[in-house]
Amino acid sequence: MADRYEHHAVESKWRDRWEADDLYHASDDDPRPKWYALTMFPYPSGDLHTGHWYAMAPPDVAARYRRMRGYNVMFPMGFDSFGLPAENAAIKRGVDPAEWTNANIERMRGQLRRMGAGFDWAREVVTSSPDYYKWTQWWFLQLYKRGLAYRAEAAANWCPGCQTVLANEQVVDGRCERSDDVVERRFLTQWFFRITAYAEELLKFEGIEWPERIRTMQTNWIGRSEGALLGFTVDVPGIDEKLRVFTTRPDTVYGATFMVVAPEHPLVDRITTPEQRAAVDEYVRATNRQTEIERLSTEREKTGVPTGAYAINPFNGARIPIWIADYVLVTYGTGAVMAVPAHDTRDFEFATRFGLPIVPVFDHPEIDVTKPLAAAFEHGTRMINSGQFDGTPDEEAFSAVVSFAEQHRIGERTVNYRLRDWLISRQRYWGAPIPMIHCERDGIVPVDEADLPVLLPEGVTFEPTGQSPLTQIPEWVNVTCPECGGPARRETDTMDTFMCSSWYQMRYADPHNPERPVSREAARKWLPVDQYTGGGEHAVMHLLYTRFFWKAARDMGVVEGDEPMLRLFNQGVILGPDGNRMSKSRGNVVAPDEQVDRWGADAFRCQLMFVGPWDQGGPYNPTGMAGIVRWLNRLWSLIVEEAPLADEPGSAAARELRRITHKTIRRATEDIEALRFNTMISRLMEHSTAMQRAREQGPVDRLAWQEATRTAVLLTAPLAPHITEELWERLGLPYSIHLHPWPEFDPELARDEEMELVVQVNGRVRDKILLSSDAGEEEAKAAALASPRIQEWLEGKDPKRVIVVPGKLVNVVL
RNA sequence: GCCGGGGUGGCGGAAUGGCAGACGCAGCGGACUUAAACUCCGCGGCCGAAAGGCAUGUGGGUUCGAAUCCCUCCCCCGGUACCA
Repeated sequence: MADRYEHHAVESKWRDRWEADDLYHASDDDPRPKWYALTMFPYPSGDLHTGHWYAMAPPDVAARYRRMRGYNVMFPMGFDSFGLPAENAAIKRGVDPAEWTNANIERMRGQLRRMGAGFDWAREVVTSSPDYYKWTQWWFLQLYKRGLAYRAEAAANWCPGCQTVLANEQVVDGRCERSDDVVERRFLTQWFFRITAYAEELLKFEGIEWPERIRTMQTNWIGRSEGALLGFTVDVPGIDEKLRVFTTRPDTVYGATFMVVAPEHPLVDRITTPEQRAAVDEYVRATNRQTEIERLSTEREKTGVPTGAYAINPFNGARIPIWIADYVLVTYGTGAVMAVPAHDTRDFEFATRFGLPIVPVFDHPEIDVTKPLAAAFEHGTRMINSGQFDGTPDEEAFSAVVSFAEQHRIGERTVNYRLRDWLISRQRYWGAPIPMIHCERDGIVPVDEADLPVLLPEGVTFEPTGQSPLTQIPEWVNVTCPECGGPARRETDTMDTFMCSSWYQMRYADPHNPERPVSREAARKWLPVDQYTGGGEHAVMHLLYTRFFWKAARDMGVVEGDEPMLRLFNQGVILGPDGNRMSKSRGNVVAPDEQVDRWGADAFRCQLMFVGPWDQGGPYNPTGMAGIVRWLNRLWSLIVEEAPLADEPGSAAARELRRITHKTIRRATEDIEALRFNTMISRLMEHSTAMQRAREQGPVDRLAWQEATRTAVLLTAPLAPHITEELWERLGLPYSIHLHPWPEFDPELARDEEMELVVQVNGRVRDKILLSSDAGEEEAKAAALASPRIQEWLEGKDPKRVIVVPGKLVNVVL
């Protein structure tokens, strides 16, 4: 029986050896240049699935490549372990969230180990461990000190299923991102982070290579609009404050024929006339009853009622009615608009429905501006119906009107953002407690840094009540005020778990530091992340929050530089063999543990990368595994079985083998640099096929064969770390292949001696001729025209033109 | 509606201005074998006997030459949406 490749024995042998040797530990003292490779850490659900492998194995390949390239590579792993599932398990099965979580982590560590990834486990972080969340709380206190954390009453997204509030980013189509329950709007006092303070800077993506898609999504989410705030006088006795509106088109102010405020707007109650009271109250109630989903439907016909009150246009003194309507959102701008039906389709729709006047304020050469159709154009040539501004050209209108407004103190130029501050309070147990104390005398008082962490109490019951389960533990809630020593209560809300993941990449640099979240030296040594990888679904959540957090940390002097992750790559979604998302109910789940048992981790890793481009994702192909297994077996036999050797370095066969070896180095290197693992594997397959052919036709030149075997094993090492380590040993080479330098290619050796020249007639291939590869343009042209097949096409005539693409083709134009 | 990605053999995909279908799966034929498995070799878009013609969602354009660049439209995936 020949020496066959037994993946079980080989993989466990080397996993044990690597662990015993701490092969993948990134030392702080290593003088080589650092490379920080990070892939998003998992939530410890208790089972590692194929999606995790798809997210982690390719980054491991890239990290291993960097290590072979001479970098001191840090590739850490941890667990994002706070969050709802643990608490739901507690409610359902009565288990302790901490125990449940820790058992899951234990199991997943074992599953991750089988991947054979070069994780630096000495740097592991677990966000629900007090050593970690102590610092999450510390960050909260720093943000509070700097005015970036504050408490406010606001319309919050309330998930009735989770019995907690959610951040805007966690509401998808009016539903809870986690539970899919329809989200309600509630006015509650909550903690916020002032992410809007960094809105402008978050729009810049300088010095980072992030996918266009993510940058666009973040840009749209932040939603910067330039415009003006204008103040309209409210023509109601006793109301002195102005009705302020944000508009991107102050130049249309003369066309404002009515005002619309959101039903929730604070002025509504005070300006409503007695005659309109009943109608307004009913409309406000109806709006509250509506779900976000109904309200967001754009197909719906516009609704609204007049308040009976009027506003005065500060530009022309026009007295115009104030309406309420739910198409105006209280959360955007000032929650009120000046309606210009001639130049805004929504206002136009509303005006048409309720018979309100439509006054165009821009002339347009092709449109009869006296007709309602005028709403179809946003701009025109010059201002009309606009008093002293009549005749002002379109391009100058905006600044003319705004300058006038600023001079007369009736308005000002401004920038408005769609981005809201980040609501971080959660009325749940399994999160980091917010380290604040409410004192009757001193108000809100931060916990002393020396008293961190504020530990989660044990023995809590978890029935959802709408209040944090922490409220049930009086001995935990009741404390003395750090300021006055009097009776006080702890804040019972916990933090959004996105807070934990906003800074975890910093902690990996210095995971055991008891004094600081990360020392200055460690931050300088390791940060920022050089290559970050993970799913694109985090575009406007984690990936935005972590940028905000980093900028705040920079301003605190904790880290240096403006961005936390220099390069970002979003992998696609790996689907089941049927092309659908893997799910138990569909029965299309591919379980990594089973694949590893059957084929080995190396084969499973390679198959995941071979099915297609990594950023595209796509269906997993289990039958295709045969091709990967054949390839690995072929590589095995090429190394393990003897080849007939001879010493004839100058032979054509030797030159040919070296040529394909060096070409493979070049192409495989290009591919792995660009994270194109599918084409990289196909290059390596071609190389092993060429080697096999060379051996069969043997004898093979000893040195050329040695170069080919070593190169094949080295280039495969990042992809299939176990089998290559074994083969490296069998080649008699010193442990470990994963610390060996990446092979260099020699352009001279890779160069073809002969080339196949394609000859086209009128752009269609008619012949192929062999030519020395250093043949010049003239030579190529002459050879092409001399070809008998081309002669036939020429029919004795001269060609009109001959185009020569050096090294590629000749095109004869007739 | 708007933004981003995509549409290529039976299947996954390759080729980003120069031989369409690399590499692999499945299939067919052959060698080895008592037989099977493994392994190896060969074939493989469509029409046609061949010459040749037709083929990269649709229709047009630019070019000596287009899967690739430009325009029109259709379909699929993801995101986002009354944002004033």
